[in-house]
Amino acid sequence: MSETSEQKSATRERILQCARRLFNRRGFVEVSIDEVMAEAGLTRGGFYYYFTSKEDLYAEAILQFARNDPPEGWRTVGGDPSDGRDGLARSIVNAYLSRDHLDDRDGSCPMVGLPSDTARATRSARAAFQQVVEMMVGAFESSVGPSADPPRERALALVALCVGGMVLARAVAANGLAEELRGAAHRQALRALDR
Amino acid sequence: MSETSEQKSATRERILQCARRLFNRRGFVEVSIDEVMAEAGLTRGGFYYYFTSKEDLYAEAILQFARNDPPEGWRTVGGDPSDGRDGLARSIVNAYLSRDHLDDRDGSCPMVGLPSDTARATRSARAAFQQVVEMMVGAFESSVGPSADPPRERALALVALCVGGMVLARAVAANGLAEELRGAAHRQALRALDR
DNA sequence: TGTACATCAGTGAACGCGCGTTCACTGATGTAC
DNA sequence: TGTACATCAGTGAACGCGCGTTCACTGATGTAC
Repeated sequence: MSETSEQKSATRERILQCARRLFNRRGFVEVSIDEVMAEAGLTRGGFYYYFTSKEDLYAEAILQFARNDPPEGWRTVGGDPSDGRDGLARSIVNAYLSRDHLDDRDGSCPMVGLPSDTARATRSARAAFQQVVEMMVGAFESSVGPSADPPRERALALVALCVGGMVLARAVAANGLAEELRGAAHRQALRALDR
Repeated sequence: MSETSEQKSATRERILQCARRLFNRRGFVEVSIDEVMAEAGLTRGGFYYYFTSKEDLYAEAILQFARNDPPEGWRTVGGDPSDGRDGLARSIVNAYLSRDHLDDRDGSCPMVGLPSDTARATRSARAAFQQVVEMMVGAFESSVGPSADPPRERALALVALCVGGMVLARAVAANGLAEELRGAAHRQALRALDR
């Protein structure tokens, strides 16, 4: 890659980073292309040099999360089973259902910040979202201990519990209930790993 | 209540009904007041006779769900324990995680259709959303069987699992994965009731 | 019973505003000979 | 090494459009006497 095309792709990544932050905080529709480009230190017109449409930007922003920012442990699928795999599942749960993740509106996982936006988005945005789901499912699937239920089914339900707990905690008015939801989902997810 | 004020509140309910359907399907921002009023057979200007702002409409629309349309069993809190309470929890899970509920974009529970919209909405919208959360939690809390964990904690985690499963299933691109998520959440929620 | 007035339940035009996208243009860098 | 041209990475004005909200107005109904 030449120096300039390196710089170009760095600019693209920067735009995606800004877009992700803004989408997470305010949702797809409420963020304008102007804002995203200004945040990245550019002007409106240049946007279409990098993306074909706002919807394209949205799908790419979710893909960027899967590519660059998946939480610790999501990638170690199929790793050495002897290195404490069950501990891996626990540490994923601990990080995902942490107070920090609940409060980090800008940087959080798109499954927590943008689920209903994505349900109404283009197919390619939903495909990007699906990659994120599959990553987290895969990480659990390969790290849950033995059980009567199939690992895949347990992994899917764990992801649903983690995401559901966080999404509800974000949407509720009272901080007390939000913490209750997060805490209950957290403890019950850990218990589910013990079974 | 006089005949006319009865009619007035019927009109209000009709507007809320239409608003709920449209918000569920397309989200808060993408639905215009024009559309809501037209759907209710009225014109734009009359809106402010019933509501003070679009945000007010949103909060009231969620409240209407709690008031008029809570699923079967959500209200029977503190009912007679002898009439099959555990069966009540199971039937709530069965209905909530049904294929019908997944497909019913217009009429579904706001927790499934509007969670990230609500996380970004006004405090009163989040308070309305919270009422819906508390209703479902209350229904589970009073109907789960005995267990080592506190009923409230189990109820909170069950709601997170139910909502999370549905929200993810709605956002994902592949129908196969959507059904897998719904099915896994469904079966694991039922298993959690057995413990 | 009749009449004058007030309120109710809207109507529809107009306001200011910001959006996604297009497009002609531009200075800096890269390439050919 | 120098020069002409092409491409790259944007810029910023302009387009058409739809939105939330306000407001002066209106016909139908209700109330007072």
